[in-house]
Amino acid sequence: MPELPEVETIRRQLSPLVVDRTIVEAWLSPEMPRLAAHPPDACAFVSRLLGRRVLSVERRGKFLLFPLDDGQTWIVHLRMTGALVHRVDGGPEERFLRARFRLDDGSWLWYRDVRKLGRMWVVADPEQVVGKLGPEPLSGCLDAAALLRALRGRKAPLKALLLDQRLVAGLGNIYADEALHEAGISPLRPGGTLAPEEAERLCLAIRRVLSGATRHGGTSFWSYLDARGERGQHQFHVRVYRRQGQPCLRCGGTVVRTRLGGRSTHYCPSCQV
DNA sequence: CTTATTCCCTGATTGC
DNA sequence: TGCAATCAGGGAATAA
Repeated sequence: MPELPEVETIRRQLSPLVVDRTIVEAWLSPEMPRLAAHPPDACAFVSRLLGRRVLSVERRGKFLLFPLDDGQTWIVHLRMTGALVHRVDGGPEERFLRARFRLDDGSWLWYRDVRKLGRMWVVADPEQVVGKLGPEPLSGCLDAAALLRALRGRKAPLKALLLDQRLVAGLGNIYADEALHEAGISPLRPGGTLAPEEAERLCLAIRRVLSGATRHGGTSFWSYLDARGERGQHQFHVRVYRRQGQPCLRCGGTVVRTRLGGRSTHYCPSCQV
């Protein structure tokens, strides 16, 4: 579902389409009262957006940020099934449409979300939403020394820690498994047992996996669609995720699937130590 | 502080 | 064929 590569793909596609555009119409579905996280009232939320011009499209972890011309920032998190699709025409309302925004060139941003878990904010200071996120893996901010420091003394399984956005921003279930496989480290390892050399390998693996997936436009095993409404291609390039029972692509061992903190976890017990 | 668990959500899939 | 249980997982909230 949308993790860093998916959100980055959407950001790149939306940028030329919405920068310098003004939001002239906004509608939030009453079927999804929790979409507006702040301000929580849909009318107040809409009125903060109307008439505002979008200055740029940014990303922090899995959050999309739209700085506005009055100093506020519109922030979107797609969570599990959210999709933000740019359309030239309005078109008829459809079943899972949860919000719709019209721009001053007549085009639209459609927000679809089957499971209604996504959230949006309009805030004066984006730090109140994204302030606790860890380093950005693709901006050179993620370094092994800092990761090692953050992991010191931690007993939770490494996989669970990688999903904590305060440690590293942007990893979700798919890419946490992929990065640990790429690094040759077991997802079950207590975080604090990582050696400096392993932390270095893990940082490198995280960057490689996330940038590779971004080049493929993200992963569409299920519902993920990019800003053009199209599927990504990285599901054809994953190396462990959902490959349980199949041979490991590095050592030939058998990939195993287990359950870790309620999340499915895939790894190769013979080369991930 | 840390770690583990539950809940939010609903369509698709699986099991009997 | 039908219906119930399970699965998918990002992140907030809660419990211990």
